[in-house]
Amino acid sequence: MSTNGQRPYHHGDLRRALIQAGSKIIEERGLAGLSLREVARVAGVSHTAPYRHFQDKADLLAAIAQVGFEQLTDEAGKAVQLHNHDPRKQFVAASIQYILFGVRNPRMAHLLFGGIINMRTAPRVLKQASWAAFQLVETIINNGKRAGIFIDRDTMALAVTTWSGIHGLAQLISGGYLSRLAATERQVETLGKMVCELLLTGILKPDDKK
Amino acid sequence: MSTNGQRPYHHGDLRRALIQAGSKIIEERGLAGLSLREVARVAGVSHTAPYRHFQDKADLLAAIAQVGFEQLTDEAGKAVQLHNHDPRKQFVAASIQYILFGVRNPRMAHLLFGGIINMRTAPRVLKQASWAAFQLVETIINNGKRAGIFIDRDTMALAVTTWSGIHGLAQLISGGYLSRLAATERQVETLGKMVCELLLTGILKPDDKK
DNA sequence: ACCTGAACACCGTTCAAGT
DNA sequence: ACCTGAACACCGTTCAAGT
Repeated sequence: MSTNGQRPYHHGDLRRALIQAGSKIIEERGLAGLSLREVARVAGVSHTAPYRHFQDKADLLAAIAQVGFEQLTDEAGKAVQLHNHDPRKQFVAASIQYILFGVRNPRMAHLLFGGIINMRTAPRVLKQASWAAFQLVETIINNGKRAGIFIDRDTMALAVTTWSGIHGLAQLISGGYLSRLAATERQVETLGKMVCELLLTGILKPDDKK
Repeated sequence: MSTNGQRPYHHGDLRRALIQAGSKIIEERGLAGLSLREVARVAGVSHTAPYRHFQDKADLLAAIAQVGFEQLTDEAGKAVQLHNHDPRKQFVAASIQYILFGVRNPRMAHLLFGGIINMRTAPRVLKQASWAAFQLVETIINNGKRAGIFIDRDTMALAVTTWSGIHGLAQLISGGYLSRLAATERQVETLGKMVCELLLTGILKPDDKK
């Protein structure tokens, strides 16, 4: 009798339920609408129950962000695997996925990169999740260097430059700073591809590249 | 007697005082530490006084952000004027100033670009202030095209690409995502110049640029 | 171990009232 | 016009208490 119906201590995995509830609230109502009490309400527990699983609100946000980083890296990573033979296509495809993630999940992108979380003092697992995105870029760059396509410079240098370009574009679009240029998802893709191409070739005329 | 000492209705310019108090709180304690009540406290008025000058908290934040955008554009603009003859130097100098602004004012950068403000529904003056930064990039690009240095592509395309690269780098550094690579201001400058150079020349080998 | 309810010091916002 | 004080419905967090 006590084993069917509702389980005694909730779902048995309140931690996951709280992270899920938090993600849902962020997506629907934005970060401003996310309170610890509301998360507890959605999960169906008292407003102090989350403290069993998270130190404080920042800790819950970090856990939500970790899932977000994993999703971002996962989606971009799949694009890389689709073009296993062509580093150039890997770069473009992964970049488009990165940008589309920001467009489709603007509030999550806001949480991941908007300064809400202090990365310098973040939990180890969260730092690792954010590094994974960077490592993906490094992988692509190394593929391209091995294939003799990219210039012979420090991998870190090329990775930082390309990541900055793609990341910046994603943030500007999802933040609404380029709403004139990229309103639809098709326009976003076109703009993304263009930026990718220019990152690859540069903006200087060949003559002026000494 | 009533004309000296404290003036009857505060400084006579409470609006400016509130913006100033808000900026100070953000710089010292971060956005999380900024409440409308605390701003009023710092300005020395009751907690409802701000509502005479701002519709709500978001409206005050927008006003603070406007000042921030103006400062950012101003600092980058000065760098442009210092190199009035060389678009390439203009680009690098303005970019470094943009990046340093983010490093020196991380909380303000967080407010300007972190998604706290919805740019799509922001007050007209705020949109204009953010556009001014973009227009600065366009100016530099046009200078370079007129000088025959940059490739013959749509100004908007080149401006979006370069702005994305610089903006992305600034955000990644000030957000602490590159703390390994750019800890000191000198390292930030070195990294910034490197990214600028690669944005100009691209990362593909000359042979592969078809 | 896991959860609850009362309590505390805060918020943003509204509204009637004062000069 | 410009500002105040009380009031309302919320927060995050703590703590003693319950199973």
